[in-house]
Amino acid sequence: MQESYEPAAVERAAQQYWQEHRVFAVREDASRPKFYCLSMFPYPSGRLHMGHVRNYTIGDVLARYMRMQGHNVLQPMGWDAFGLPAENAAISNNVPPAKWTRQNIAYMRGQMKALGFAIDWEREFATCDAAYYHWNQWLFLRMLERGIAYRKTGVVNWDPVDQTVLANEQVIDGRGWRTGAPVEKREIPMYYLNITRYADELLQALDELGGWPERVRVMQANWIGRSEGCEVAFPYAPDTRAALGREGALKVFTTRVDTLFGVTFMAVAAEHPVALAAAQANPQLAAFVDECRRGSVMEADVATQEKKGLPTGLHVLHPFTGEQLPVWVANYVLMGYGEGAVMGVPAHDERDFEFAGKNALPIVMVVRSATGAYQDVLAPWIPAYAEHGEVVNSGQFSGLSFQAAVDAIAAALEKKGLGAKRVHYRLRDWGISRQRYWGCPIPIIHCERCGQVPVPDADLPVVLPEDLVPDGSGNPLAKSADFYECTCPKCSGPARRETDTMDTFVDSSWYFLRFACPDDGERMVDARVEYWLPADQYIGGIEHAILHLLYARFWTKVMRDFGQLSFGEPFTRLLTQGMVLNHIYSHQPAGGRKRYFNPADVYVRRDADGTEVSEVATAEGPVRVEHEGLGKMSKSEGNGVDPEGLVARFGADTARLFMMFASPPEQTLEWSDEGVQGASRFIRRLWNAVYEHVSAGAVPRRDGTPLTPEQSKLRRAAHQALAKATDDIGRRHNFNTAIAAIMELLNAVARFADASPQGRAVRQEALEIAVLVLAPIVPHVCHALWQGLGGERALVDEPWPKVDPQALAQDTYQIVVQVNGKLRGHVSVPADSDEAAVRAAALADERVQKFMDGKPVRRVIVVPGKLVNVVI
RNA sequence: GCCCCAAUGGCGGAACUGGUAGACGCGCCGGACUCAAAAUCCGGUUCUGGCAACAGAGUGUGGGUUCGAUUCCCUCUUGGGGCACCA
Repeated sequence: MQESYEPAAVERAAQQYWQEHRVFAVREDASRPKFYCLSMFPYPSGRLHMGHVRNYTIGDVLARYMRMQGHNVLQPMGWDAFGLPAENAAISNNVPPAKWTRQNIAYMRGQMKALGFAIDWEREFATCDAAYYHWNQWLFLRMLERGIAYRKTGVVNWDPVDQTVLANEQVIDGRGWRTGAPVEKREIPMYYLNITRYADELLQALDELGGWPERVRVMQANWIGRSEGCEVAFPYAPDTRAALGREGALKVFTTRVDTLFGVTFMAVAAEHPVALAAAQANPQLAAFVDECRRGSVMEADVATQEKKGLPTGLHVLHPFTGEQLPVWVANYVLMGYGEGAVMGVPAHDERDFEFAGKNALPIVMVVRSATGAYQDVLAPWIPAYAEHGEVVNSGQFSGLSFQAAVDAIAAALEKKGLGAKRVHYRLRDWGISRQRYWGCPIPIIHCERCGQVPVPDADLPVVLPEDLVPDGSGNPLAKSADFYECTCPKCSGPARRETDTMDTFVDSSWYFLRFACPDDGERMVDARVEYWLPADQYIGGIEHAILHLLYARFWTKVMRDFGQLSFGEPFTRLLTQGMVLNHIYSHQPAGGRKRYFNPADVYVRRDADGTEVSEVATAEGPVRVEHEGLGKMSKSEGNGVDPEGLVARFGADTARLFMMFASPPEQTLEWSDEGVQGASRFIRRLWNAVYEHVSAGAVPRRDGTPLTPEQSKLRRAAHQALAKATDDIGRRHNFNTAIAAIMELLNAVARFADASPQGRAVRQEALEIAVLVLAPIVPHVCHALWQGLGGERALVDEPWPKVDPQALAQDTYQIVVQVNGKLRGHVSVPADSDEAAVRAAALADERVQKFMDGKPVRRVIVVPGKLVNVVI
């Protein structure tokens, strides 16, 4: 063994050993329990950042730990390779997205290999491989056959200058990021997946996901947003009938049908047919509808904009009283949500209250709640107005409780044919069409004679040409005749291929299945999937808590219902990694495009008047930058930290140890490399301890003679550390405290000076435990240290060590003594003391006596094995 | 705006099930080694008062439950994530 620790050499040797022996290549094996350890695959943005290092190290620690626990472990890796950044790179560098993406993959693969992850690289693939996305297309066609996939119009952000659809990310303050032009909403035909058909199951099955964090299940449940309520139809009044030229009714969904008699107005979305009809005869309204069309489609924008409305002048009829209710157009009503119309009950809904106040609409109280006193005049809004209570002023329904009123009104509506109870979900169907080039083509051909025609299975995959370069003005596929010109599979006439591609969430909705059978050219999935899946552990960022995880669950259920899988939930246990945050700095020249700068390049200068100014040096001189706060490390905000520098200076083990020691995995982590020296120092200290120990000659085995007190103490420390670390890694996934336990153990070894044969045997045992426990976290250095300690096998083949209960045994323990809840001392009691003995020992303590100050004891609380609290 | 999460020394964090607040590490201070520095090793390090023993205060804010609250409940503040076309 080398005297001094040289990370580069140690890491090269260990990685070489793993590769030569194909240590991490796995196959199905019925003789061992399997463990599928899956980390979210990365988008190949160019470089790894510390968020990746954290994610994949967590996965690697668990994978290596489970391997030591005797499992057949699969840890695969691939690339979420389609997406917008490749197009942006293409625009700025004039490189085809395919080339840029594949270069990034090659680079990042190298970075990952340098970090020494126990990955079966033989299963690697990228979602931009035709052999993979072939099956996106194939399953899409199956969905189309069964009505899970369908076509309808949807609203998108439209940049009128570039004549292109913008992603939400490309809309900044309501304007296109490149052109600065105000964004408009535009309706276009798109393909949708009917995820709402699965809403109830996606919600119900959350209860079975006991291995998922509670917060993720809560977020998903809220997202699905099941609500029980009532559909109500308000028949058109004569003026509306005349304007629309037909009979009909305005339909709304409400969870508060008990307040139906408090309706004083109706509000519809700007795109609603009633609004459009009214606008034809009313220029002011037409202008307002037009104004609503501006701005982005993002919910956050819509929800925070000022609530505005205008009357249509048209009316509908109250289903019971027949009263004429005015119909307003409101910018807070969304066409894509529910029926695109809501009933306005200002007395019992805060938003309606605000709207009525602003527009001088009447307010009618119809509920007397327990805490909100019934008053005729409502001054400012109080939350009690929205509470349930006795229904009043509601004709035949007056006097009923909330539930009775809901039941009675719903029954009466149903009798009239003007409504019924209904379950409504907040969840909307999944629009998968993207008017973009770098994605999986949607396998559809549009024929003037035959309409929408699926590409025959035999012609799959529809291959995406890889040589196009987008220029920011729309989808290059739509300009490439080579791509879109085709013949109709039905009539053989000339036809046009669909040029929209699929949402990249489609790619990531089933990649984890394909890792089980990446080489199957005939089928999407095969029997190997049933061996490996569901994944036993999934690890990824909390930012995916809703969309990705919900889509993956949905996709799995669809495949199950198509008979391809036997299970309906893809991930048994989920660990949501907290994000690694870093400061975000940007600069936006007047009228220009915003640029982001890496915090490492930002320095702070003091202005003439002493205020701090953040600046970045550029070729054009210093540029003043704005601090936008903290955010997750990402390419788009330029705040990623590449681990490469760290690995070059300290080695991969130090980088891994530092990340794992910094905080528990689920916690958000603000980036700082302070402390990285400490991680490096610890590894070196461990190396030196092992070197010193083994260079003193052969180590005898522990003989049968009793240990000295010091020897027992070190043995106890070793097995205590082992017990703690095993629990921390295996159950709690708190690697920081496992590392701390081993640090304490190493401190104990350093203090242990016994050079007798028995002492050396005890030290050997302690060092072996330290090396084995650290092996999943810092595998390279442990690989070398294990050899140094005389390991007969390679470390990767060693089992996890076992705690010796005898080593832990103690004959006395310490009890904390409090007086009135304040710590006043400790007493040592024999391990077999009963409660009375502990109590007596505590009361006899002189410090306790002092603080009791002769006062009578009112109560004594004894917590066995821990504490005595004397209350006076 | 809505949903979810977080806040503990100078810093990262520990305290797992309501029971010793600050484990472990960083940084800093002092010492040893050295011509000197780095590295390494040893000791100290929540704040206030005190030479000390010790006492008091203290886990974002304000309140509550409890013998006892970093932990449970309510309120507010700040930061972060998500909001359906960033991934």
